[in-house]
Amino acid sequence: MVIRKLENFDLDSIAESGQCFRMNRDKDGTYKIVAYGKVLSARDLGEGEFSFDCEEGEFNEVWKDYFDLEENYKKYIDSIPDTDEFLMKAAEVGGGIRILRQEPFETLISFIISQRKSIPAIKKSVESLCSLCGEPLEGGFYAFPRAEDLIGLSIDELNSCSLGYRSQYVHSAAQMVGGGEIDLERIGEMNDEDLLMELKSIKGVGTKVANCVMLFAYHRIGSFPIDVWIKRVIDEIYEGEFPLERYEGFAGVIQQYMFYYGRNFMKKW
DNA sequence: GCGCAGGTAATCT
DNA sequence: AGATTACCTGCG
Repeated sequence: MVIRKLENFDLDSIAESGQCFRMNRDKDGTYKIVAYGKVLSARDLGEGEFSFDCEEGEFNEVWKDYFDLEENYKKYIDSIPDTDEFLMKAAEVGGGIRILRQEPFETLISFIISQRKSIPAIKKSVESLCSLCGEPLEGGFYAFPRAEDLIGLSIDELNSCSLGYRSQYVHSAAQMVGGGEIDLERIGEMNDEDLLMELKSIKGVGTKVANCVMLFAYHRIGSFPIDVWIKRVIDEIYEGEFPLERYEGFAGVIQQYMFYYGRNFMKKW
């Protein structure tokens, strides 16, 4: 068991930030996170303390980076001008969000699946896919499938995970990655622009999904994915013009505050 | 019963 | 280039 006192860290907001689809809250408030072929229980102990149910070694090797704990997020929050009431509020409410470092393949497939789906529906599809061909883990969980695991699946099998027209996209992406046509590790060495192009060369990956993979897997925190919620915020709060240049190099962090606040606190709009 | 959901690709102007 | 439309499926 690992206990840490952490600033700008909040399990609830991370789980609701839309970055990941395999982080779920139990009735007793414990979060179960499945990633990197491991299951982690994490818990808010209050007073800024958190417990993580794993060995010190695993924590340092996997979860510290996963949750981006080395980074101090205060500097991002402090970059917001006092005059921007909306962002000041959004960062106050969502200040515990971290930009996760998720596995590229899982992130790619998950966000391909995400298009025109609600979050519960995305989670359901992802879980079906994992139990269909992912490696079994402790506690009845399954690892996210590797490309090799997905390659063999027929379109019908993919359809059984309620993927609909996205089955072709997932199938094709699995072939590209598993067949070596696209090397997710190698493209991680590229600059932002080239990485974006590589990702968009995958069927079913457009600008939004590519930016999500950039931000949530490759940790390119300058990426700024624009989905319906961000668009809504920009239209309704910023009259269509958001000053992106002000946050050059870390706009993705700001995007998360905007998304989280827009989606969870402006629902009635 | 039906519109819509964290979009993309194809097909128009 | 920019606008429009079909697309699977489940949920509200």
